[in-house]
Amino acid sequence: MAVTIKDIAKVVGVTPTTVSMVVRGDKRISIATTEKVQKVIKEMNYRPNYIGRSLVKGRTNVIAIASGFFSNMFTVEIMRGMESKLIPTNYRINQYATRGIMEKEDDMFREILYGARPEALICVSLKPSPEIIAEYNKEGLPVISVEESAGGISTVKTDNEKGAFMAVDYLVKKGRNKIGIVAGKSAGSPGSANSYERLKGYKDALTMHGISFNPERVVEVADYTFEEGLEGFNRMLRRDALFDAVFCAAGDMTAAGIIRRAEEKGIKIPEDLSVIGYDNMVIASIVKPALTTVNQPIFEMGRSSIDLAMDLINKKETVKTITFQPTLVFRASA
Amino acid sequence: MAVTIKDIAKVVGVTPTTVSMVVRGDKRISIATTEKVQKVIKEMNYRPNYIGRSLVKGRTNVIAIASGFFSNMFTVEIMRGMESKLIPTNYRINQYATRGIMEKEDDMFREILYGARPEALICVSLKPSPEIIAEYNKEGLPVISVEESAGGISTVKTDNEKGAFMAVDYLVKKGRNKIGIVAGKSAGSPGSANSYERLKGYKDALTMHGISFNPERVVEVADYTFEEGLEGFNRMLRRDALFDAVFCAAGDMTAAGIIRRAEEKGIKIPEDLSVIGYDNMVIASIVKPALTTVNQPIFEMGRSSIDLAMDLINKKETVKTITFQPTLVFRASA
DNA sequence: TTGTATGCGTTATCAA
DNA sequence: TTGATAACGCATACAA
Repeated sequence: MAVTIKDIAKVVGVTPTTVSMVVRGDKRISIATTEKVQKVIKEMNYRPNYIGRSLVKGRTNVIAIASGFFSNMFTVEIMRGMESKLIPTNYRINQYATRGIMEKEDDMFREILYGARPEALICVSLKPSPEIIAEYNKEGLPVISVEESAGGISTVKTDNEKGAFMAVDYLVKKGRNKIGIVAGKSAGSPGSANSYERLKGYKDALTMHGISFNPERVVEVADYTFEEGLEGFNRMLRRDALFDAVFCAAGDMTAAGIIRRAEEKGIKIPEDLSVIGYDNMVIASIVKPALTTVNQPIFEMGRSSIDLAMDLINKKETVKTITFQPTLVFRASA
Repeated sequence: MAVTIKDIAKVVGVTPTTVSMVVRGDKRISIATTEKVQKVIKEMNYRPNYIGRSLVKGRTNVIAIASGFFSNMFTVEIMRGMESKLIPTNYRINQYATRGIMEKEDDMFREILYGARPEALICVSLKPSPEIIAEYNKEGLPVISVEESAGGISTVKTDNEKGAFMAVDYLVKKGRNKIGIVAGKSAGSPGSANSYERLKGYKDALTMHGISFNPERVVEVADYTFEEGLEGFNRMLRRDALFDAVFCAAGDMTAAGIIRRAEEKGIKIPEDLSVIGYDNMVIASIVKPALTTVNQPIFEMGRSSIDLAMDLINKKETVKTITFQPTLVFRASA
């Protein structure tokens, strides 16, 4: 078994209390005993057991991160941002993947809340139910949503409406007027705030330019993958409407799929078809032609969400929304 | 505060012990009380606190995963495999990123061992020091290394020598004899088993075909990124040696960088230069020309490492090495 | 079938 | 400056 505070106490000839105080750097213990205790701690390679500590303190020093998957590039980048902010703190992160299984989501959130007892919950591209939010509030645990919004919780996001608007506005100014959109599932309803907002920005830009919205030009997609881009473009070809541009609100990976399939069909980009992606990931500069895309400061969003979580934990903030600004990155595809 | 077994006990009018037994499904409790207790548990939304449970059981139901970064595609894919295996268990994963800071690595492993107390440690592309291995052994905690090997611990890997050999052998058979290699840092020494083994496979293939090894044809790279591919190719151009092929043992992303820079320099692939990558990631089929590459069953390796961890935890296995077989995936770049 | 007593490793309060 | 005691939430050996 591992060395405990008791073992140290026995060896030094003091009580566990004294050792505990030394461990925590309490100044009331004399320098002499402090040194003796520290020596034995080093010799016996003692480290405090977080479990015991958490139990009595009622704090776990853990922030829970929930997401559908932790394997997509967006989430990975968010995580990187989070981790970079975590270094100087003594907080750690626990990941929970819902894997898109909505039915079990509430259950998972309860397991986290009552079982794991983190000090805050950050949801990435995920929207906790009102019941869950109520329960977290009741327990005094702050909830933050990244790239989604729900009533009563804090949010870190980039202005999706604006990002979409900028992209479509740019396309129109380039002379395009048969602009399609590849949007996340259920973009039609406000179920997914994210997708809904981008679709709204798309519509607004069309409206502003006097172009009527045509549902035939909307293609929905679930997982933001390359394959969905290939397949999504096929679906567009089968539609009655024509296209001279695609705004792929479902990320650069899917946009890459669109470019690939278009090219296979002999369609020239950007001559015959303009394509704009979303997120400005590495892939955007790798594809040929390089992808014009809407940049989100994803890494910064991750960092910011940890800052906000810490402030909420320390009651320095109450429910708050942080909105980042998107920018358009001009490359060759539009 | 959250509901505890005491609260339930008080409401039902039994002792905490009885509630505890009901929670764990102990058959000794009468059906009548069991039902009464379960009813209140549901009403009050009680869930067992893992902290309390862990403390008394001495088990945390946590497997610790350590890696330099969790943001590269290889690790992400490993994690996906792990998660897929974790679902039916009641085990969870905790991530620990060293961020390549070697000096603090041992310290981190000790924090994990004594502080967090997982039931097993899985290192991804990371090699714990002999001291750490000794300490984990002493505490009876199994250690598994994925894609690396070290004395006295279990390993899950794909045969790197063979993978490299296959790639280079294929290039030679295609008529290439000025074959460069882009290898992970310190491939020259057995410090990183992974890189060393691939370099060895490369050399062996050359030797077998009577081609002498030329150190001028080795380019080292640290982070397996696209940018390193761009820059690595520049370095190759400055070398005295000529190249008619590149085996990029540093992954497909770096290979994509090589292809891009070569193309920018007007070099035709595969006519002027054959390129083979490693890992068979999504990017390999996205780049143009599509990348011929060495496939590793990364997802499977992740799954396998969890299986092995569970077996080691349950003492169904002792130190063991699982080796997967690489395959060559033929596309357009070689 | 249920309850009592004890302990897991640590911290906190109070007393000495 | 140090120690005794109780507590955190739960599980378990043993007693009733």
